[in-house]
Amino acid sequence: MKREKIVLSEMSFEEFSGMVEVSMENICRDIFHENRDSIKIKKENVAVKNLTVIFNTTLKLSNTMGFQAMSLRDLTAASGLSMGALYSYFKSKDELAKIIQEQGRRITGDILREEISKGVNLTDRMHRAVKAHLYLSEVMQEWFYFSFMEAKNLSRDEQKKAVESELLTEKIFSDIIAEGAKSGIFRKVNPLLTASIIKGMLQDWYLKRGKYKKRGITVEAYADFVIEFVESFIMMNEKHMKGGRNGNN
Amino acid sequence: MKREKIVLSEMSFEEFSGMVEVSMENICRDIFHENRDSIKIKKENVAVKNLTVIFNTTLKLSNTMGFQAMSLRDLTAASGLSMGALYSYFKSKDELAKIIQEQGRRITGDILREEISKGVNLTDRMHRAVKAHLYLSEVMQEWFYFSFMEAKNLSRDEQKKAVESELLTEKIFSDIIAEGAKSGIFRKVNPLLTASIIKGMLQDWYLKRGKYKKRGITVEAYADFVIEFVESFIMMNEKHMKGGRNGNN
DNA sequence: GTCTATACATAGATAGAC
DNA sequence: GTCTATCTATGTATAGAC
Repeated sequence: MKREKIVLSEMSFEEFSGMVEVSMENICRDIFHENRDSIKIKKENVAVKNLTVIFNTTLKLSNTMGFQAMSLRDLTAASGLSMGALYSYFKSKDELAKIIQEQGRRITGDILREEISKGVNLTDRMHRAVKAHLYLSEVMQEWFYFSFMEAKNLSRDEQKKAVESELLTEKIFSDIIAEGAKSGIFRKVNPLLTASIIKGMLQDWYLKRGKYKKRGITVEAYADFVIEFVESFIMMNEKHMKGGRNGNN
Repeated sequence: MKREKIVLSEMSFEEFSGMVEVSMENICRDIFHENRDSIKIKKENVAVKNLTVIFNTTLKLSNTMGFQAMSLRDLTAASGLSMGALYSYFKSKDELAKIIQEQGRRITGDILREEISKGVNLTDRMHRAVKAHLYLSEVMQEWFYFSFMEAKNLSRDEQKKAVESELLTEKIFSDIIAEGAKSGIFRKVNPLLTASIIKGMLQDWYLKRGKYKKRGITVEAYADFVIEFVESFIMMNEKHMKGGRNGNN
């Protein structure tokens, strides 16, 4: 019981949100430095400011009408930047999509890995993985939605990277499940299939966020529900006994 | 035990597949009759034949490159029909997407309702709902994938219909769950949230079919896994006792 | 660094021959 | 009923003034 409380408090959405909010500023700074060859602008401050506008506007438009359907004229109108200005920040429309995808992938991987490594045991790591993924996809919902919906516009090479990134996230879960089964904490279920299903649950949150928001479901509530659902499947015995999902490990 | 056997045999994928395969021919016949005003062709046979080609080609191209990215010239090349011929079958590219969406929705709704109505009790209805949805999305994977990925290209009116259709499917599950909870067969869980999660699981099958196929997971195996997963959450007591998931009701 | 104007390609859609 | 040829709009991308 005590342990679970700790987990919950350490992974509150509010804290998490602040953490990523700060780095959101830095995301564009990173992009600026990593893409100096395609970015014609030299002054960091102005570049970072405009990159922020460009990415946010692109994500917003893409989320409603789709990236393909969004013309660069739409982007000029919505961002306030001119055609010429836009092309000082990327070489082509495809490259714009690519940069967004890459950055989203990296942030996801970094934060997930960091959060999970804090886990003190398998149950804790499972909770952290679920919450970190959900909270992250809540803060960066547009990036996640974009990543999934616009993957088909990428080059074969980039598509491959996207798939690999997906499988890596899945592996985080299947490893926890397999290890838990081996050490007798979890039931012996199919680790990969279970991990796939969990990933599907996590994905549903950012693909259907509108639906959940309309129903007043918070990320925390959704996270708790997913954890309860998953644990009812993988836990050995004392589930549904009142007083908590699980304590031992 | 006996009851479950019956359920499984009545809902085998093979039988299901044949059922829909037949109606696939009829889908285009229905479309022909319902869209006589936008279709310039008069002969039913030739119209049905070409509509089949057009829809199949559109779905195939859209599934790989996206509907927006697919130009009508791509469609002429892949379908063998000329530009002029194509426009004898629909008034605009948008209308083509609309027709596909509408038809997919109707088939889904019809078949789901029919299959579930055969259920002899709540557990059976739940199994049927899961299997019917999965099997249908297996046979018509391209339609399902298209429906989800290209929904944003629709008019506001059509988007609303798509959402309503989604919610109706969800309601099928939440009703079963709520009724089961009321009559004491299922645990008292949040019916709508549980139904959402189940829908997410079903959706994962057609959104990631390539992944599952590569791993050698059949629809039947996936269906059984989903059912097991869900039942471990909603069932009262005797789960995980060897000899079957559940028998009573 | 940012803008306007413009080039050039490709999109959807139609007309009219066959 | 189907094709080819063509119209017009819109798309991405660039050049050059400021």
